[in-house]
Amino acid sequence: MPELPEVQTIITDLNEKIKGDTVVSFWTDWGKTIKNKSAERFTKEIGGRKILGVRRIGKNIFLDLSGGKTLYIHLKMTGHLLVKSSKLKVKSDGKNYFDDKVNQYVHHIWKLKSGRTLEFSDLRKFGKIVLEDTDKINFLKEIKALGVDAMSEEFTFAKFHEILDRKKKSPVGLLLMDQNLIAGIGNIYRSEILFDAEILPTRRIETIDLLERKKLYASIGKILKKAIKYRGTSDSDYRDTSGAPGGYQKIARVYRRDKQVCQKCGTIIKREVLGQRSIFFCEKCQK
DNA sequence: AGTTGTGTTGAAGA
DNA sequence: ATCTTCAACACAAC
Repeated sequence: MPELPEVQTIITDLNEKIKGDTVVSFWTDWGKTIKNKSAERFTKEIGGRKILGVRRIGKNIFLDLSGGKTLYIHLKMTGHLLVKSSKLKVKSDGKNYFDDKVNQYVHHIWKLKSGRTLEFSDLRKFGKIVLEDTDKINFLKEIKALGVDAMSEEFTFAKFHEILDRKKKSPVGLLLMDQNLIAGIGNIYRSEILFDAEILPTRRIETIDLLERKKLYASIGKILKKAIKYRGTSDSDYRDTSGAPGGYQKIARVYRRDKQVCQKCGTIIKREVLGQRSIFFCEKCQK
């Protein structure tokens, strides 16, 4: 499940591996993923374009291309991007992660001038590919609707305070995942952030005082930064551009740790449903 | 073997 | 308007 830290890991890797490269051709066996034009037209329009740089807003990936176009990709639940080179198939630790089962669901391939390929593996085919004018990207309705990116400079405490005040009745565990308020946090990190902030997911915003708000704000930055350092969470499908798993699942405190003991207090970690999704918490550590 | 859970997001329903 | 539910889809686990 790629959230902000996973997407940031991908962005960093792509800028290292394919920035400056040029798209030679494109192949797909699932054209439905390409949203604003036919696969044929997409293929025709992307050929010959140079990759100028890769950036993101929340979980949305943008590859800015020459000629004023941007390739916009959303990985949704099971998508991840692989960069393969014609020669070297093995990572520094000697493993060829590309052969892992989770990397076998490649439905879209961009062939690059260098001989590398950018491949989109997407088991459940929920992913989204859009080729649009660079200056129109910010006006796409789904991009325009996005809230402030959780790792951007504009996400100040004052801004967070204002966002909280807009949703006084909402459980805090729901607000954190709302991309149109704060972009980047999903199901994994909402649980981890709330554990770090010692706040129960079901707490209504209006009951959270200033001190707790400050703690929660700090936890968002702290947990996301830590998750980026660990190259994201690979509990199931997510892999980096080498096909290798991230490491955050090894240090997660509550996510998918229900029925296990809390590392802080020894209480059994609970799992409930909030917003149709699992939420994990320690009812003793979190108030 | 059929059912259920998985989780992101847009769209449809209330 | 705003909240809730569902569909997109494949697969593992029960």
